[in-house]
Amino acid sequence: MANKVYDHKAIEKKWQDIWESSRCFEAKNDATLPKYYALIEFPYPSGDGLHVGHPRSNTALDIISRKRRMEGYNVLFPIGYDAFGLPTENFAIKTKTHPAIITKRNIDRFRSQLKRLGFSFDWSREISTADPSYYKWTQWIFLKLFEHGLAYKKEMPINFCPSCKIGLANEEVVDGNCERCHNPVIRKTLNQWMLRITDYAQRLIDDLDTVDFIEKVRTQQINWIGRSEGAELNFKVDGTDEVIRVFTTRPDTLFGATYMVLAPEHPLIAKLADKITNMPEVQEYQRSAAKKSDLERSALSKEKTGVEIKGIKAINPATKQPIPIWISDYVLITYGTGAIMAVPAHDSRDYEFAKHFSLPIVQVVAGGNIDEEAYTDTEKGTMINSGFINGLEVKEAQARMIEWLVSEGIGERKVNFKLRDWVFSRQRYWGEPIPLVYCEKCGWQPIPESELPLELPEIDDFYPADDGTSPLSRATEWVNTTCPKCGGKAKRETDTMPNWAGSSAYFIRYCDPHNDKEFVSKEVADYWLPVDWYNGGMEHTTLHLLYSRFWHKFLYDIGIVSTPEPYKKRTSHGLVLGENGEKMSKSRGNVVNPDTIVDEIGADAFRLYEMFMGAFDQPIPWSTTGAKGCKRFLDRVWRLQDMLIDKHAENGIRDCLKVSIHSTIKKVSEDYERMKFNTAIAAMMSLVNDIYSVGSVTYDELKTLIILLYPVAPHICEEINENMGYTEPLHHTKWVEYDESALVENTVEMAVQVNGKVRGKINVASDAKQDEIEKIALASDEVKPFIEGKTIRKIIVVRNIVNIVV
RNA sequence: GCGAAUGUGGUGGAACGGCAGACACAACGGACUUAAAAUCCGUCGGGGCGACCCGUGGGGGUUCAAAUCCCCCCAUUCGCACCA
Repeated sequence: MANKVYDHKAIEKKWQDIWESSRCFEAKNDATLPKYYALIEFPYPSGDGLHVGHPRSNTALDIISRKRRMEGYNVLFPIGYDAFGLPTENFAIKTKTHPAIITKRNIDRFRSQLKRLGFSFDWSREISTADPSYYKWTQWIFLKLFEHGLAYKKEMPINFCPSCKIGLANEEVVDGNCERCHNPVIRKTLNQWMLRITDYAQRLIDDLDTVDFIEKVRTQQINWIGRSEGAELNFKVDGTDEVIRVFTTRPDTLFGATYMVLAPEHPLIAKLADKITNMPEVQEYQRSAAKKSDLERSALSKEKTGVEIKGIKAINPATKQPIPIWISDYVLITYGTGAIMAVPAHDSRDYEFAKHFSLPIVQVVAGGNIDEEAYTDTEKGTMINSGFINGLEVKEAQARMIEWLVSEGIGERKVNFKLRDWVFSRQRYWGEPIPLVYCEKCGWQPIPESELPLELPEIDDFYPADDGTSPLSRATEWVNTTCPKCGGKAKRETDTMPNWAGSSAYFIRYCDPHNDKEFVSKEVADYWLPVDWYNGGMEHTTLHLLYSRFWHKFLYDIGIVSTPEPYKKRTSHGLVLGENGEKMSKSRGNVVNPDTIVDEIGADAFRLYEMFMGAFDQPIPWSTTGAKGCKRFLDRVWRLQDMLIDKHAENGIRDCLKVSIHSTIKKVSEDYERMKFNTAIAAMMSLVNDIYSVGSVTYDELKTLIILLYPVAPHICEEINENMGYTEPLHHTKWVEYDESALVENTVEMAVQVNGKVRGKINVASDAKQDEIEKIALASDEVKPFIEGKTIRKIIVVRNIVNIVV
């Protein structure tokens, strides 16, 4: 007899030990086996330890991994740590402890927490991005990018706190103020390393058609890259040789361009300083704009601000009329050319600006009500007030205008992307050193590959230098080196790489994590890649996903990998919220620690609840009592052992459970694949309820149930399997198939509707013909009162509904 | 401001355009127990004694049939780089 309640602590420990010692979840680099590569986003080992959000993604792909093994695949389900990063560095500064020590401590904690949850990771391939044997290859990829001209230096602004003398991440800027000292943050310009991701913009859009990403992820990638077609053209600055170059998606509206706007950082302002009559005013505006963060400039300014640049005018190439030039921070230096032609009649932001500063508004497309708002429709409208394109429709006018611009040498067709190049420098200690050296004679030089990894130097003080440069600049011995090219005196780059670097190709390194000769062997990469299924959070669907696709494409171009896309399939999970429905956070005091839950109800029940709590892709509030309900279900499964019928007396699947079991196999098999874990579990609960109603269970019936349940709750299922006397563990057992013919019942219940309202039920043979069904429905006692004395106009028989229209 | 999503019982949620509320949680009633826990059985959207009627954020529409499709509105959440 089994105990009423199973001892989750003993059982889970037992099976975790067996899995670890038998190394049964280690993937084999054997190309003769069918492979499956399941990937979760590796965690950032924060000081707070694992939270209940992590297991949601992990359990989902653990279910898939375990099911795939039972289906005969050689499965790679790896784990590692994205270990470089800001929080660790800040903690290091605060506690005067080396970030490497903190990182090791955090990783150890994460590892033990993950192991307690019984995920079937291949622990032999564990990696950490902060490990020199790993970041050697991050640096190697950077050198390849540099070698291929995809890394370059550019003046870029950073958030800088003048009081703390430290560069800040956007995250550390709160309402324009420094998160620590609350003083205003300014924008300081530094010469930084950039990666040319924009070279890949078109391919990053096009190749989305070749992969299976959930729709919202795909949409977000496309919107982020932001392709737009239009024209780039020059406006002459009157009385000078200078031109203002602009990009527009609406070349058709050129006749309506009544003024121009430059971004505050536009270089032309300095160039024409001697012509500008109100320079102090302009400079004052530039200074105030520099104080604003990107976020402020974009979000907060309902009210448009700006200053007219007096003393210079631009010439509208279509009307030949002089138009004023303004400076305003609603124009961004980072997008397009950093200057726009303003067409207030047909762009809402220009309209708002023109109204605010009483600038002329000239309508050039008929339609809308220009007195009220800009008319922005690009689908319909006829050109007016537009010289040679008058009377044309918008689309036609665009084509015609571009033709004209080209023939006059004023401009040309142009595709523009919102996507910007990737700022790759950080003025921080806890990141990969950038493996370049600056020589006065030879310029920037890569260090030889043989010197990789370029390890972080040991320093005591991780605080950035007073001028905002990286703490590495204080490691004088490390910084001063010789030029790899000429052998003369040279200095190392002291900026480090961003957090994103280590996570941009980690899934490739998992294929061959111990290779110290190359990043990955071609053979092994060809076997494992692409990743078959990648699940992660929505918060990474723009940056990380795009960066890693970019790196992968680059590695494809230089022949390291053989697939243009890294991930065949990408899905996303919803956030686990606190019990109060708010985002879990320390400050809200609603954080749930998985350790206490596992202690109380065990890993199996915890995993089960994480999957049962709601739709996988939706954010769901945590409920500890709900989790306990899942433990109750597992206890119920456990007690089925008491109902077992002697194997020799009766076995097989009995008729009383045949339909129930086969439909559950079908439902569970399909729902796991569609990530509908909550309904898969509900189906198993129903099956258990059915077995309880029957009152007994055969070996084959129970075996089927525990095979279905095993991917979610592996420990208890292995234990029951062993108790039943099976010597082969479930992870070596074949997945169950359902029998289509067993799903069909002899009779089906159909609802009979009269004018769409259910009035009765009938039972008919499942192979009954339509006219037979109609006859039975019309004769039904429940239905009769509703059709008597009425004319039957139509009878519709669909699936399990009969609708009588009277 | 832009973009995306969501809105169903006390709660989490089910529902290829086809019987709204599966499966759970909570609550309540009962059995078992000296008692409690556990377990088992039952009730559980609202109204009506009842036949029935009303119900998926609100208002229209399409359809034999709408939580589901279309239009308008409201609310909430998330993301954001005013994207020219």
